[in-house]
Amino acid sequence: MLELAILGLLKDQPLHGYELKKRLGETLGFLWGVSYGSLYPALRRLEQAGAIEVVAPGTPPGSASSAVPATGSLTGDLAAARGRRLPKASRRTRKAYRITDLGQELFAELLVADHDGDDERAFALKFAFCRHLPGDARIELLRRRRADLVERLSKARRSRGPAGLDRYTRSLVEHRNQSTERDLEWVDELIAQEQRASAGRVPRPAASAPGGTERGQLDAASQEGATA
Amino acid sequence: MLELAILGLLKDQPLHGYELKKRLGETLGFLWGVSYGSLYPALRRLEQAGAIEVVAPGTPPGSASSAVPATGSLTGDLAAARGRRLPKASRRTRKAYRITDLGQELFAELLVADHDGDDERAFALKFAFCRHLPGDARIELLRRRRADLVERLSKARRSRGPAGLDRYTRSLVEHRNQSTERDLEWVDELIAQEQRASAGRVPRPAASAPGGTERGQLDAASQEGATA
DNA sequence: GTCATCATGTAAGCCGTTACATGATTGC
DNA sequence: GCAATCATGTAACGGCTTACATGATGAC
Repeated sequence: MLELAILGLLKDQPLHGYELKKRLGETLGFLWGVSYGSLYPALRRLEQAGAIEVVAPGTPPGSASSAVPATGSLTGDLAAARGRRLPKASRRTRKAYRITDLGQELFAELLVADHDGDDERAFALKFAFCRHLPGDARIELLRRRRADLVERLSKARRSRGPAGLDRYTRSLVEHRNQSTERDLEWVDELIAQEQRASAGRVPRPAASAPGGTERGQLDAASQEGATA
Repeated sequence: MLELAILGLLKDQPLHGYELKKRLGETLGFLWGVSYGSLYPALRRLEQAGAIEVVAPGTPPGSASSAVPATGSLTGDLAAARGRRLPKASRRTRKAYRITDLGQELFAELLVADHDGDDERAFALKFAFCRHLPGDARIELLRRRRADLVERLSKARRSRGPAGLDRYTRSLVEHRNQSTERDLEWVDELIAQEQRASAGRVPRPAASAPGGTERGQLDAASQEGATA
């Protein structure tokens, strides 16, 4: 998931680690606080995988993809990247990373991957980047989220009535269920928007009613996309 | 945090690991799914720390009414058989744990501890057990939660206006802020309730003085009210 | 006697953290 | 030259998960 966030930010512009951390804390901060101890290793992994590459400090913006070979040898890469400018032969200068074509692919994969664990954050993160997704994938993402919410609600409803819980726990459960219902309404609204947008683009008359929220009943949607 | 959950459940009645896991998944399931790989080590730690102890299969000293509840429906038979027969004293027989006095203390500490990380879950868990807390500590817990929520809101408000974010992220942020506001309302309502309750009560200390009953008492009751 | 379920545990590993160590740049 | 900040990294550790291994019990 950290990978996804990094790639998503690098998609807009090259950044070095320090800056990346700041943005993760600011722009995406409501989702996430990352520490260097996980950020830098992640960058390293991504670089080694060829998903990102170091952009040399002096490189003119026009210079095309993948000049840096990324051998994995830190000093070697660095020396190459530093090229001509270099203040002093050290590895403590900033290294800006740029996403590669391969990284773009990886990003796209991660964005639609199943990511079962940790619903909440995973969804939020994907949704925050879903402008990079084609319309139907966006709807699919939302529908999966919807299914999760419906599932959660019905499980909560099923599992036990107000009896058997003290009033604090009961209040907690109720509040949580209300929250989930609101999330559901929100998601339904988003789905409706996406469908309108997609209907506007494609002159095919959509079969589904644009009404969206049926309010109250969780009848699990008329349209089930592929579960996988 | 797992410790807290375990102690909280054991406070009501002795349970063995397997059953404990089921309850963590059911009663507290909306907060938490634990796996054996973390549950058993945790039990071990707690035992070693003296916070819990094994209820001997054949000898419940001090009566300790109704020990292990059935997983199936055959507790009586099982218990009898176990008492009579004791197959091998193997380590694969079920071991029920009971909370000790020291465990009670630990529980109380954990319940008010700061637990900075992971707001959401920590609060929910504490709140779910807060019937064990004296009224003022309950209010204090709620107030801390309130402060966190207010802080989160103001940070969100401060950090950046709708500009600079694409519409998906913007929608996410807005939705999240609304959620937080609702949480805040809920907490405020709870605080008000607690204050009314505390005002209604005579400022007499709670009845659970440690003097009389030694270890082994389950503080029972615990389930108030019924259908809301 | 064997199968499903109950029950306890261990091992490996992932994903992230904190704390630490170090170097480079900038402003005064 | 010196401090504050920028910037990169490593080491140790923590908590939790999955997958695995094992044993006990009751039903049929």
